[in-house]
Amino acid sequence: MKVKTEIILGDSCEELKKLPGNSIDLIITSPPYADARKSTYGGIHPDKYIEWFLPISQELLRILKSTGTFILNIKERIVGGERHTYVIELILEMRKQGWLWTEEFIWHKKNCYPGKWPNRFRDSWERILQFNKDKKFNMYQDEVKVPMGDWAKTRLKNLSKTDKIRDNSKVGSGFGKNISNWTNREMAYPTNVLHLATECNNKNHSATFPESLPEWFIKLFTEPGDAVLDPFMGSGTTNIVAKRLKRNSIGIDILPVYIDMVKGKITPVELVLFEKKEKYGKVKHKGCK
Amino acid sequence: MKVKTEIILGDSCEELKKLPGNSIDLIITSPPYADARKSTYGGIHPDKYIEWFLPISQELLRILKSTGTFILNIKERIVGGERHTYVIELILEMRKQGWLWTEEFIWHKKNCYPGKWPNRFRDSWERILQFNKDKKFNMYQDEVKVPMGDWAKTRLKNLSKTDKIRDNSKVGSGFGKNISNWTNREMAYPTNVLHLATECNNKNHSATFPESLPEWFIKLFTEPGDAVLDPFMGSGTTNIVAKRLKRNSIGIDILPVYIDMVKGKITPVELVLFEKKEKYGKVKHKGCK
DNA sequence: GTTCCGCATGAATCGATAG
DNA sequence: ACTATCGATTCATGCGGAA
Repeated sequence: MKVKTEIILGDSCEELKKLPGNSIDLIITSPPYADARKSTYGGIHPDKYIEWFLPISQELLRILKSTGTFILNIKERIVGGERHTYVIELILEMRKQGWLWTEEFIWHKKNCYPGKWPNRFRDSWERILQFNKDKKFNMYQDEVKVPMGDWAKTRLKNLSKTDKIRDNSKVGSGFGKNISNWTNREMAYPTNVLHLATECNNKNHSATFPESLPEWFIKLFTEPGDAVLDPFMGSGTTNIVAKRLKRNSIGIDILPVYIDMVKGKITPVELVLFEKKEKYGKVKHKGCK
Repeated sequence: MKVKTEIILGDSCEELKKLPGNSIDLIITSPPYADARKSTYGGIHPDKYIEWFLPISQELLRILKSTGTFILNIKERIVGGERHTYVIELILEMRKQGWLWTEEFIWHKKNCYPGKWPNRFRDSWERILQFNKDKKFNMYQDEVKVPMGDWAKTRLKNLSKTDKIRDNSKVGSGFGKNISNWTNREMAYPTNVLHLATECNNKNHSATFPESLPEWFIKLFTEPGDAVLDPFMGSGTTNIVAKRLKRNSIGIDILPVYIDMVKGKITPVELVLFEKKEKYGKVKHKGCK
């Protein structure tokens, strides 16, 4: 199967308008968080976040197939000692646009950021919001079945690793091994809580989520040959995984340095240097007309 | 220390008005879920939930000390294939009342209900919302420290040596910093994700949460002798734990059968019989005037 | 070839200080 | 009074080099 991966440089707000309607099976993204990643994305003020995001979600609604799914990874910041309300307000506003708020998954980050404060503990979870256009959407639950027991704690990561091995062996020597180990065990459906560590260091890229995260949702909501979109591509984790899993994909990012990296023109190490230099630091988010 | 446990029969909406202002250190409750627990609570329609709850939260705001905390265990139902929005709307409305939405903990229910649906997985988490009256509130973090992760077992011994050395060399210019931080390195502060199994043992009543849940928050937000309130007592888990931990407590419930049980007049087994018979089934929630 | 150890670092937050 | 910057605090993970 021939798979197409399209990488687009530009502001999602503008670029999405050029994409045809009802053409995407899965949108999965982790947009710049409010006021976060200042050095690479400029940051959007929490109070302006909804107003910034709604034009984009409007376009996403148009582009998504009626059987498709929109997965949004997001978490609200602390502002003035409180959790800010822009995320939950965003849910309400997106429903007014016509989105169905089907589910909220929890991503439990096992290795969360350290720190100690007098009034709160470390934050070790993020929201993964599932939106749909229609009550009827594609879902391939059997593709993410896991061995019984503590499924996600260690299994999910192992699963993805074995899948990689299996892929490699197909391409390479052709030894299909370890499969019997898995099929013999009793398999169960997972829950709506995902336990994944963040791939923090030495990977030399600023991926917002580990590969296993988009992998899980791509398997769950698409089939090979389907179309996956990440409107805030970053270092391209979603697209890399989509390609490996034989899904077509589109990635959009406003920063040329990410485009270069995903296209292989620069290495992850060089990317880090760019980021450290803040060469592309102050991107202005103008908002769509 | 003499501890007082007060059990009140009545509608929280009315009974809360009789309690003095600024008198409670911790409110922790799991209110009747929308449309759930029909047999014992009548159920509140999701669309009416906010309107039903706001008069109560208004009274809770009055009763709570400025240093106190309100812990609300809640999860939205699925209505029409979607997560209903009454919980997130409730957060917004409570903030208008003057509550601060300090934090959202996740209760990960390890052994959640079984089941399978074509469009969603099992729900294995609930929201635990933390509200406060003031940015400054009492929090006793050391009371809920937990053992460090498994990685520490294999690494901590030698690691602690070098860490101490490194710490000393850093501080070498200054004077003796608190080495005590590093001496008991076996315990760490928890995060905002709680992993608790729902209690299946013995529990022949419709307890909404396991004892470990109120225990954790009572330890975290109160000291012995403080006052704890559960305005939807049910079988009295909060009050039982409070008593064991030497906290004064008040429990309110509208169903006589719960009062009887908590006061020891009937056994949990008899309670189940009552519940099954739906003898007190159709409680009307009139709302406060 | 394993196992073990040292180390850097991550979508963070608070409180104090400075302009 | 309000915003901007900075230091202090802290823990799980994976990599690379060593035993």
